[in-house]
Amino acid sequence: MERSGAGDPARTLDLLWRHRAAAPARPARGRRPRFAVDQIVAAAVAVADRDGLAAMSMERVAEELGAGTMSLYTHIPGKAELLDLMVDAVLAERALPGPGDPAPEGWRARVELYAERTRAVHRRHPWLGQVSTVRPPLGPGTFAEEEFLIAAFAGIGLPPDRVSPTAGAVAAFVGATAAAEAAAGQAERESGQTEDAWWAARQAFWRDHFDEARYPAVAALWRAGGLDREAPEARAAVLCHGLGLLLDGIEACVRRSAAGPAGPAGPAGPGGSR
Amino acid sequence: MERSGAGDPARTLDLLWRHRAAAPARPARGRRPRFAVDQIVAAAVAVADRDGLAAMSMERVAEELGAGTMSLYTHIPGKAELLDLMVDAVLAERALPGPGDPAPEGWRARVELYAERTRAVHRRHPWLGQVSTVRPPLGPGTFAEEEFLIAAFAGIGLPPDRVSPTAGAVAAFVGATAAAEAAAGQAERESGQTEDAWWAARQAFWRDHFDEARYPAVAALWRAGGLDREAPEARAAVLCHGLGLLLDGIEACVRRSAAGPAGPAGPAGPGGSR
DNA sequence: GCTTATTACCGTATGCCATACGGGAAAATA
DNA sequence: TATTTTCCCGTATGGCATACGGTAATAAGC
Repeated sequence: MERSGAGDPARTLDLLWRHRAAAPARPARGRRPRFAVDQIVAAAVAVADRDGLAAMSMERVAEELGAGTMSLYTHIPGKAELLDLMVDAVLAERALPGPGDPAPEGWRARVELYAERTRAVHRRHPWLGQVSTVRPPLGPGTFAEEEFLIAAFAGIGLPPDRVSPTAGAVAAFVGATAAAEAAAGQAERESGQTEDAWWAARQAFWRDHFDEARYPAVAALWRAGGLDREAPEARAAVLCHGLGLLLDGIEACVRRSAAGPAGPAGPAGPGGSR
Repeated sequence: MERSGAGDPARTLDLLWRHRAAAPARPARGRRPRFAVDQIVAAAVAVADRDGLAAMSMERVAEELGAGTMSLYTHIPGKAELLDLMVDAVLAERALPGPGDPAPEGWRARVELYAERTRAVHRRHPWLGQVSTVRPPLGPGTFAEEEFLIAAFAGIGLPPDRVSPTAGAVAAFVGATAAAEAAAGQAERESGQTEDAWWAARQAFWRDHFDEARYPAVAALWRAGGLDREAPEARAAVLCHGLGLLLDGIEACVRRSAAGPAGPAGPAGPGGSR
């Protein structure tokens, strides 16, 4: 899905932080606007939640508001900017604790809070994972995440140049797995086909194409019952287990850094285990 | 981007494994086909590589082949199935070592090979990350990955029920970070704007909207020069450092499992560090 | 109350997209 | 040559983002 970049960046920033929308209490001259930016964003989110991101057209959003399509362009430069606003709005829904707010003790619990809230927001808005995270909207939702993660990893003993990559890795992992989980649920809902039914419709695969000699490890694991891929519990397991692995790795990095600040700062090199 | 699900799954599977395309050496009755499935897939990949996934329309693919748009539908059920074929084809380009092939010693080196090859394929085909991985194409490219990762993690001392989630976590992390890196490069290319230029166009953000009191950790890290987010080297660091963290976590899991097979199998619980 | 300036609303037109349908062309068989 | 089979593709339909310009509502100036 395409995102902003064409229009005036300053205009988009003002929209993201609601500069103009908050200011004029009624000093305007002309006709009164029927819609505020928040209403449009909410309508767009509602459409995307209900029918998917592909159905979120300017036409459908306007219809949701009972307005003509082109009316939206009075308030918003274009669809790309609307998407930026939607993303930042739902990211802000996580309501991550800021600097003054009460937060869990310890970085591990904080990251788990981050993962939980992010997972919930993806479940609520399954389209979120379809939007590229490069060149993200520089709004309050995005920066609440940035602040929360950086704050969680700052001052726990990580080498300073590792704080940002560590936060980035956690964000990437949690985002990807939460998006996958949410997309799977959405696929079930809008295709009316459960994961099991999807596999059942493809049982011809195992009969006609899967060669056990070519995929011995998969076949063995399948026989042992350990191959759940493409099942809801399996996706949850990837998220939970994987996050645990990542956090254990971070803990090892902290310990290594504390033991010898002069030694290697990053994760163990190759050959750590055979 | 929408994917298959409407049409006949068996037909799609036959296409993925090229059942029909390989068989008829010329026992056909009617008019000779001008195109093979591989040609169409190659043309579609070429268009997507050059102009992005959004530009990969049936019209443009047909044009690439010098054919009429509707001719494609003789060979392929629809665009969704073509996308499945494209994904599986480029995944197969990694040429991951199979059961008999020579492979690096040790699971760590194998996973690093996987990451390297996956990263390269995303760089070559930046659109790959835009395609959902739920309900993936059940073709040779997908299963080569499955086999390689499962084989890498089987028999290294992981609890059996952790093999699949571990492989899933690695695939999710590598896929997400490689996709982000590739998408960033693509964005630079097709917008003609480097990451630096993109930030420069948004310097108003720091002046008008960024409140240091609200984001103290980000401000501190930025002042310390540790905030590179949205720069090519930063994305590479997230990939490399993050993968190292994940692998260290897996190693810890293996050790824990070896020490006490009766004890907790997964990663350390909460409260491991404050 | 009337005029004018300002602002918002939105109908229409343009040029893309996927794909259903059916007519016509090419090749092998009879 | 006639028939059958297979493939090629022009046209039509309905949906998309959005440029443009007309119209309606409101406040300020008189």
